[in-house]
Amino acid sequence: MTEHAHEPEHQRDDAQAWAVERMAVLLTEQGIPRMMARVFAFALVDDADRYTASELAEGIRVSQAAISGAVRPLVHMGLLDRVREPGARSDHYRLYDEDVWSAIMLQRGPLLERWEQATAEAMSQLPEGPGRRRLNETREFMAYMRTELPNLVKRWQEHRAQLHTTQTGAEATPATPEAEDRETH
Amino acid sequence: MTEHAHEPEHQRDDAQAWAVERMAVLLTEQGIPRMMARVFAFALVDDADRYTASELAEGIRVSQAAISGAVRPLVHMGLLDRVREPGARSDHYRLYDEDVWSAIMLQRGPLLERWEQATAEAMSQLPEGPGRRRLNETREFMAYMRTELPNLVKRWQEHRAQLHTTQTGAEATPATPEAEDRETH
DNA sequence: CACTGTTTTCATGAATTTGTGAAACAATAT
DNA sequence: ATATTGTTTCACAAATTCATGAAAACAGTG
Repeated sequence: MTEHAHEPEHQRDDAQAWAVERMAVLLTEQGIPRMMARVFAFALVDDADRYTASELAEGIRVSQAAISGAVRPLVHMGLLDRVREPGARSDHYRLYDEDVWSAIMLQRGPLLERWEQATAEAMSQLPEGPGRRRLNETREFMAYMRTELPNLVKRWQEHRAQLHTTQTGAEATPATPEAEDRETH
Repeated sequence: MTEHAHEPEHQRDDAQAWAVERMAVLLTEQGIPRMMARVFAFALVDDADRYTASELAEGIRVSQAAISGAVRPLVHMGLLDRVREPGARSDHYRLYDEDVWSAIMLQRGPLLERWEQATAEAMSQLPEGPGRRRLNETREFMAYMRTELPNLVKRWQEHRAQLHTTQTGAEATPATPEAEDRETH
């Protein structure tokens, strides 16, 4: 049935599954539905850089239907990218780029806009008073965050680049030749 | 408090309920359970600055039991403050201070720490490879955000103070603090 | 135009989550 | 003490969400 390339690495699969579950828990605690969390966590933790729906299903050991349901909102939220290769009948999903978290952060812009809109609308219906004032402050906060988000991301990317250079500066540490290419599609 | 003196502003209560619901929707979309979202939204929108459990129940028109269940995690998350006055048998809940959103932001620190921990642990169990590298990046991102959070909040507070002074400072017109608001933009 | 491998939709059953009324539980004031 | 006021816990009913298998819908290939 499911052909495991090599079973000797059972240990590794366990560790991986555990890691995936751990990440998924954090995500669900932040309100992301379980299945979406698992898919994202798996894509984060697993070594491949893209996955077909069935690879995801196999990797997490759930039905393909569940994958289908989870992948759509993930793509919509911008946490997964769907790439379709010409001449292939399978869609491929991949985490956004190398820098996943920048993508995720930037994705929050529209959400903040919705806050701005909603608070503004609500304010327009409410009389003066502390409540309305708090709403206004909320609106201001969301607006501020929206303008600051790109800067924050930029700073993160700079920081990230710095970490990278210091890490790879003393390169010659591939360490584990296990880094076999799985992207030989 | 400023609740039903009689039933004069029925209109207003409707508008308020609508505003509360609107805010609550945004919160639930971010993963906060419905009841918690309503309580928080109500505390944000309503004019009072503190509420007993029963006032919350009345305001949202829901059983006190539901309030009790919703308030606990809110307090735990640091979104509500529970203040007990001596010589009163009722707990009072209030939004954190004037600057709600600073409090909320700062509250995210521990969560980021958990991410750092979880990713580190997961990494320690995984072999070298792209997946592990992505986990590491996640860890770095969370760490960065944790260190940057206070700065971000500080900048927001400065920005906020500026908004405040421009609004109330020169013009000596605190009567209508947000007269600048034109919704037809 | 059938054939094949894949993804999506749909109805179903299961599990989880919600909100409620009623009772138990403080803490105070009389 | 005991009555009073207010909060929390408990068991349960209702509503919602989940994940699955089976089958339909797609897209590419010979």
